[in-house]
Amino acid sequence: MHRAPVQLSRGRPRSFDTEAAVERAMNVFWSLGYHATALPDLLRATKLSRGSLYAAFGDKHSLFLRALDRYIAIALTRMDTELDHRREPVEGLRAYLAGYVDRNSGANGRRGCLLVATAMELAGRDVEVDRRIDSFFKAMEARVAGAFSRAKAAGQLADGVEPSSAARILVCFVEGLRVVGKTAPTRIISQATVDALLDRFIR
Amino acid sequence: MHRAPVQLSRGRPRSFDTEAAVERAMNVFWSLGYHATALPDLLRATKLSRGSLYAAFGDKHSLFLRALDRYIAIALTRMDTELDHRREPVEGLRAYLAGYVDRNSGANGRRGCLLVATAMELAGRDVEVDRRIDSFFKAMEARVAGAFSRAKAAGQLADGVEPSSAARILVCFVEGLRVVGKTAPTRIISQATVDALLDRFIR
DNA sequence: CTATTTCAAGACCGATTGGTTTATATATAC
DNA sequence: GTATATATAAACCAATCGGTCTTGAAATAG
Repeated sequence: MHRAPVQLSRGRPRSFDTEAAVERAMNVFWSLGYHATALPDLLRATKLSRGSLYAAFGDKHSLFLRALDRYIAIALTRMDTELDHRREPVEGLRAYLAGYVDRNSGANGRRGCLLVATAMELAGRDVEVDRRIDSFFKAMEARVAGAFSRAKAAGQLADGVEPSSAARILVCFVEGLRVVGKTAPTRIISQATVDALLDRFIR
Repeated sequence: MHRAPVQLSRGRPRSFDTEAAVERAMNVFWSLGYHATALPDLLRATKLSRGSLYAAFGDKHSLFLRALDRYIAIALTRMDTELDHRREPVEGLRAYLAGYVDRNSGANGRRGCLLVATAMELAGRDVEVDRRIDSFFKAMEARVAGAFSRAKAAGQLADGVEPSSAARILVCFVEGLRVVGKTAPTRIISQATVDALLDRFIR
């Protein structure tokens, strides 16, 4: 139930889409990293003037946090559909891993992952970033663990596989994929590696 | 067979240890990352004057490459002892992983890994860095694959485990550990996760 | 001694950094 | 129309960036 945006104040209405600007900024931070992104990069990408950008977002750091939040929201939403409860859990895990293979190939791979890059660049020196990174990894792990639990309940896991530790393994593995994929993004090998890992867990 | 350093030219001899300076610079880049490291940081750490530093290393980028090379050399040397051919291969793999658990705990964990950070920050935009990262991951993978091969020959691997793909899995996993460890560095969990992964491979 | 080389300290450079302010045009409500 | 609010473009800011250069002291060889 969306309404046309109502004018509440008197003056000239905002003429740009804030969320679209956040998304464009996200792409810049994603490609360049936080420190290497300069204001002119953001102005070019968002097509905003300096004044508008600062009025809308405060400063570079705040805009970065909004971009990071958006990146996280997208990632979690994607995982929620991949690892949906109503789906076959092993199918879900395969879809989840297939997504990483895809994001790790060619140009996608070289672009890397904003979360991993941010963790390495800013974690430990920026509390706001720390909170987000930490909660994201926890959320990811919880979802994967859920899928493993359902797989175990369905008798689809190999003997001795514990859902929670399997989930931790998978989370580390996929984040490591993102690192290694920065320089060696070959789809076939990524896919084979992912398959080999999953084969160790499922019956 | 080391000799006392001979004076070949006439003037005042070099009064600082170049390699020690590289190591100090390495520690700065390691803690802060490339972009976030400013010249004053390097001068403070190396206790060199601006002039001396530029005379000895050329520029920031060249010094960074030397620091990265040193980091890589240390890592490879460590791996060569951990995964030594004369050692029990599974023992070697355990030692190798134990090293990552250690480096991933507490302050070590929060400091992260210069290689991973560099891969995320610079790979794809710096050919010299690309070459080094790529060859390091290949070298690491080869050593781990060697250990897995020897383990397989000794009948110590679980059925269906292929040394080369197991090595790729392990490499991704440990690099992912470094990422996740930036914000959640708890030794017990890391160790348990590492054990759980290795258990999937050995008989 | 002189000649030579390296050192630290710091002035200096232009470029760029993130961020603010100003001037002006424009779009709305009343 | 007026008042209000937002837009852009650009001037402007102090601070910092990586890097060079100068100065003068110190340490060596001959």
